[in-house]
Amino acid sequence: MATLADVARRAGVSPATASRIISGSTKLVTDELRARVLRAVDELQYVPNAHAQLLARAQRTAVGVIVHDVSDPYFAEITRGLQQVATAHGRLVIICNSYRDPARELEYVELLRAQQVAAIVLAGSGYHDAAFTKALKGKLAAYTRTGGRVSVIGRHELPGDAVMPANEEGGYLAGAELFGGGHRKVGVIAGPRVLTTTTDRLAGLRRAAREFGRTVPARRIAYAGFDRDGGAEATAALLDASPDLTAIVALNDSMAVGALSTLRERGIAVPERISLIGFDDMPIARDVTPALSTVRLPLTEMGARAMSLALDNGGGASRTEPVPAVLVRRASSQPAVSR
Amino acid sequence: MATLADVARRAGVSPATASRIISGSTKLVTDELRARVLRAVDELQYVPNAHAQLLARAQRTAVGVIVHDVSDPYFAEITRGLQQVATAHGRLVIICNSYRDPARELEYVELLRAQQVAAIVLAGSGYHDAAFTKALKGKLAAYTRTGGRVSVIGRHELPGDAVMPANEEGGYLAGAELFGGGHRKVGVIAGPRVLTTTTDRLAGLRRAAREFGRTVPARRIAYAGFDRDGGAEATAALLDASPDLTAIVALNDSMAVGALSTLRERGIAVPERISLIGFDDMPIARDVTPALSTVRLPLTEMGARAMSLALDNGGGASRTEPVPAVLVRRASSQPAVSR
DNA sequence: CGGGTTCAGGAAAACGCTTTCCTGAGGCTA
DNA sequence: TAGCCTCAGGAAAGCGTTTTCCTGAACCCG
Repeated sequence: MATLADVARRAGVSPATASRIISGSTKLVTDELRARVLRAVDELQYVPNAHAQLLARAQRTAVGVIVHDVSDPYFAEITRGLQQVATAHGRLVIICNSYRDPARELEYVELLRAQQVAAIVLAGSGYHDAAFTKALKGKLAAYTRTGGRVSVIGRHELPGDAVMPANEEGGYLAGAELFGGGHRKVGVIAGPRVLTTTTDRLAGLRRAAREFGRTVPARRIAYAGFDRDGGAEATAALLDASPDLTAIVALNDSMAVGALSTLRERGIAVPERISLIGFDDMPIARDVTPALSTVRLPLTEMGARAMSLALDNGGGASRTEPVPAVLVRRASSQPAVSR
Repeated sequence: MATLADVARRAGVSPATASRIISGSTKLVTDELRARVLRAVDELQYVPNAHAQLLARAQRTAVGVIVHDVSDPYFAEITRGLQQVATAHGRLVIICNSYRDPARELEYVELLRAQQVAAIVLAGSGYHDAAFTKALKGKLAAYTRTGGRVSVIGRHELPGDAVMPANEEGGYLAGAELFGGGHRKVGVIAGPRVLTTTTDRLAGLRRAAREFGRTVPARRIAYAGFDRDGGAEATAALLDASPDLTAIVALNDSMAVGALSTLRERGIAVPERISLIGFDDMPIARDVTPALSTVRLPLTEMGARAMSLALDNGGGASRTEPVPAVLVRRASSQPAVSR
């Protein structure tokens, strides 16, 4: 690997001069020398060692992102937003997949800190796990104390800047749509209960139920993995336990897609026999049949805003940006038919 | 930010000893000192500076991945495979999105080289662009010359290890299914023609046509973006130009999903009036209605194999691992009805 | 009890770069 | 022409680790 010293030697200048030319310092250098150095760079195919640079100029440039799983469309959309603003600011982003494992999440914070990232954005849901939350808080605090910036998406328990999707309100919207449309027996297919996203959305749903004089009994809630297969599985369980359901709320669109497949398999017409409402409005939602009614969250924008928060240090005050949820009516839901 | 020296001072030992304890060298150290150092680490919340470590031990550990766009399910699946084996080997992976911009791809190779990555995996399609290919080859060569490893997915033009999806063969399979099923007027919605993936798949399709005494005239090929919206748009164009089509091949599933939406919009029954076959078999394929017939490529496995190739240096010989394509018949295609 | 082994621990060089500080040449003013 | 400035370029000190090499103490054996 060619080093700066090699380039300097070849160009017949000092490393100092070579460095100045290559990384564009403000210091003036003759065109003559500049040309010689540039030629040497080209001939040696020299690329500066980023780690050495980082060490020398104590200036952090990369940013870290911790998500549950980039290949999940929900995070893919958020990540796109994150990337957009990061590259617009000339920042490299390091993406870490925790695969919903709190321990791994902790490890990644450490790793990103070691990488000297300028900021860490936590894009995954929080966990109901006091010990973990405390550990995470500790690590994050140690990081911010040394000038690191932190922003989170939808985790109320952490200090620092936050983008807060209206999960509770979104759950309420879905519930109001269904209960308000005359549905009485509404099932829920939910992600893991340790996730705050799950419980927040569920809470909104319950509020809606209350408002319409209904309830969401535990037997009509099926918990499973927050993905397509989890949705399929949970729907099957729900249907077996309560065959008289007239509507189902899926706590995210991936699960809703799984639900759709189970319903289709069992020959249950959607929305005629059962209405279905999802959550997130990921791109697939409009392409399944029937097109999925869902609670829309502007995922890409959420990512973009989280990164913006992370990049410009807002002067110390910890900011929270609420992100509204809106109900999108498509073909998979309808008011209850009176029977 | 606490440094090793801080830890050493606090523990009352030399930096050398602290280093040995913290990064687990083979050298023996008394339990007494070990305890003191570990305590200091804990109290100071010390995390070693990864860049300094990298500089000191000339050992590369991270690997770089360049894809078109992680949020595209095709790449999301591949990336998942890449990640799996990378983390299994204890490697950090740096993901770079080129957004199908060759210039950016070149930049990223440079950046990854600067990051001293142990290997670079190019997961995106190649481009028909001699100047670019030459520049890329040059940069990659400079990288391998210094011990870097390179592996690519489906780019025949580059040296080094490669995972080769059977794009041509896949195109052939789709074509054979349709032409062999009696379809005569088959349209194609294709990605950008500068992508080798597009031309390879198209070539296979043409071979199938030839074999069945048919052709794929230029007017029945619509080029557009390699995503859902591109598919919708291309389908509209195709339908306008050749209303008598009985089948459409989409050169990837995203485009197929877009095609489905245009067809639905126009009230054209699939597969009764028009058969549709996609390519890739991404997860959505089975969840759209009608479920998408497609040419399956084992995306996750392709990613895993590309990373395996990149990580174990195969002793110099450049290896190529072919990946077969298989046709998956679902509800969106059927033989031509004789009219 | 002397000389040779072990072995725990430290001093210091090295990794590849940036940047401060210094030098010496040239140009300017008086 | 002396004295001062300006300015291009180089020397060298870091940046935070790891690791080689060295030191000196403790131990063993004959």
